[in-house]
Amino acid sequence: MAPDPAPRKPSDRSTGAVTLQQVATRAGVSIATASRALHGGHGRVVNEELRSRVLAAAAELSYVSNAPAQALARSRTSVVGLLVHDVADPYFGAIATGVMRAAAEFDLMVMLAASFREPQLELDYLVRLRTQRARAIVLAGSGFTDQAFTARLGESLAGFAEDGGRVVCVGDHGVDTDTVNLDNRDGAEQAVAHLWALGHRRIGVIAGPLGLVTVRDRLDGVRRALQRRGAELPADCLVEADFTRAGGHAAALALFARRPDLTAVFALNDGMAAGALAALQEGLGRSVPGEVSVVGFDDLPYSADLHPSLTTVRLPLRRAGQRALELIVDERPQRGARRIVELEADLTVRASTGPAPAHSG
Amino acid sequence: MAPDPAPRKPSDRSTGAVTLQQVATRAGVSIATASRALHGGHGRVVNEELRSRVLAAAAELSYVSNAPAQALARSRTSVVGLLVHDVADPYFGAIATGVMRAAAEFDLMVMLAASFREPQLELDYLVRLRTQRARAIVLAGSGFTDQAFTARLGESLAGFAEDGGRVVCVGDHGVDTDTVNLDNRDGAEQAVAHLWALGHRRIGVIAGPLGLVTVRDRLDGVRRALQRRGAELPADCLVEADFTRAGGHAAALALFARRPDLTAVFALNDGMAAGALAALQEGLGRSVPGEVSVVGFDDLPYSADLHPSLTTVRLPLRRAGQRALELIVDERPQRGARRIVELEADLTVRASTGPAPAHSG
DNA sequence: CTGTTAGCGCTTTCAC
DNA sequence: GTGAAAGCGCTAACAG
Repeated sequence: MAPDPAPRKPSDRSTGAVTLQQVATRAGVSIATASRALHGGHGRVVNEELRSRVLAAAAELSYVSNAPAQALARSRTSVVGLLVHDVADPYFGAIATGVMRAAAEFDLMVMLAASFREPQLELDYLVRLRTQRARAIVLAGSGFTDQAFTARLGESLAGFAEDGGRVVCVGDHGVDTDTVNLDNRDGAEQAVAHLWALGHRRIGVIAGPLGLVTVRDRLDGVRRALQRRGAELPADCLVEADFTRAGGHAAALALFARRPDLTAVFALNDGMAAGALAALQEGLGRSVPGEVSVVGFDDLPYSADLHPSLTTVRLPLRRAGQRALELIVDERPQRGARRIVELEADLTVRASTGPAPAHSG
Repeated sequence: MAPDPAPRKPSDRSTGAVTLQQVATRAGVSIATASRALHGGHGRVVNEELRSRVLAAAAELSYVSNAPAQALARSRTSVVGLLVHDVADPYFGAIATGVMRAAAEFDLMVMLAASFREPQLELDYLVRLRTQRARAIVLAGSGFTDQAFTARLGESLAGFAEDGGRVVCVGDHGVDTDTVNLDNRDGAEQAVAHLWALGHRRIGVIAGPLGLVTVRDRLDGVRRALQRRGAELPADCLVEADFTRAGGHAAALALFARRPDLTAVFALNDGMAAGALAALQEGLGRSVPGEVSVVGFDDLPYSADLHPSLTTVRLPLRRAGQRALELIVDERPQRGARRIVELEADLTVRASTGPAPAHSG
């Protein structure tokens, strides 16, 4: 008899991984039936007998389906991209947790992209995510206020959407997509209102990079709260700094060098607040909250452990991540325009704020 | 003339995204040439003229390559999986940062999997990552000491490796793969040595879940350090707790209820140390380090801001993540057995430790 | 150096 | 219900 050419070598350029065809053969059915049995094709029902034979064969062979192949055939993946500034930042950690939880629930895989606060890198990752044919992208972290950047971001996102991808922003990114909004403005207002109620009239603000939408919004909240009370924010009471502990430390020093008479400091995130706390107490020898009150923003996990424990504005970050994913999965076609979920900020009062010193009138 | 059937509709079940074929047509070359021009195929060089025509066409059409299709054709993806316990945990945040940095450098995408400390979920994610045909997996976070689990983990990993995937562990997972080792044992020894040198003889230990390899190793270090000094760890000086702030808080209370005479506490991670600090100072009214010294483990970003600032053992987590990815990329075939990179722990002395109280002799 | 073509593994019409 | 077959978009032999 004629020798079989290459009897059962699956193919030359393959991984050697078990293939659906192998499962089908073993179960004695066609590959189509195997596919339907395993992934419940489109309303198609498979005879129970065949179905279990396929399942058995798959188990015996330890079949693991090939997502890239499925993606190609279906022209749709089960991957969503999560774009953050910095993975180590607890702010994103919280959002990511929410996203991961929901993703697991919906059987989605999450591809992580970290821009390290580089706008260009953010754009780069967007095309990479597009290359991966991510089904959706969650844009977390703050947007940049830069016009040119926002325009390019919008274009990139539009292209992504054209290919059928969904986009959800967590926080305002200046782009016209579904969004889970965190009320930064209101949170900041609450913080200032709290200080004001305690009698503070000379309040210093340590802002993060003014190029971030988040910072802009929080600052807006501060100004609005002040205006409502017939006050304003003097230029020398505002200092811009890195959104980090070190930034907050340096900023507090700079602030009090100019305005030693301040009775309160509002740092626009907890990291900076931690730095300010250290600068104030160790560097400047001011007691907190005796001489100076300090408020932060975000309520990170460790903020209650700072010394003194930090009064801060809590943002429902985990929930934001979760809702973002729900917006993705909820396939409601774009009847009507963008969907916006509003999430509230909440002031958490702890030990770092107290009445303004008596002589501060 | 005969009417063209479906003149330029790309196809019925496609995304509508621009295709390499379209680019090729527009550039007036074959699809093969387009592919080579764009992705520099295998040493093959393309005539400069054609090459630039292809590039131009791709740009004009805003061509974005299709990773799933490439993956199928090459039977290899550019995705690596990162498996952690908890994304929000700064411990993993640090590792993830290292991984992301290196991934960007090597043009790899990272797929994130969070087990939320559920062994079963960890196993599940492993097959999902396999389904995605991840080129490699970084197993971060602690392994479990559970034998049965470790065995199943090993099998799953073996299957993954059989299909050509690489596996790198960060920390000991009890499996036989390339590993970036963090010297938990030695770090714990350093911590105990430090306390001992300060005169502490009655040291309490707050351990995390004993089912974690990391905890086991750190505890080993404690015992070894003690033995070397002719001492041991009495059963009532050890308490197991959740690897969290709350866990540490409760554990400290329990510990001092049994052994009010302790002069030092070693919490096996910083989160628990933070809880212990609060329990000791606020709950029990003990001064730190005046009456009791406290040491933590991991040196998380905020540990210096605790009150008092925490003496702790620093682990080069970011570097660990980075090295893990380097092991993946470094294609050195498995000549020789598993590769192991050792990373050292370093004691960072801050304000939470001091001499043992005089009457404690 | 360039073009042709046979797959990669799977889904999904379309007949039966 | 089930199977045959036509792709999904791209890469990699293999010829020229």
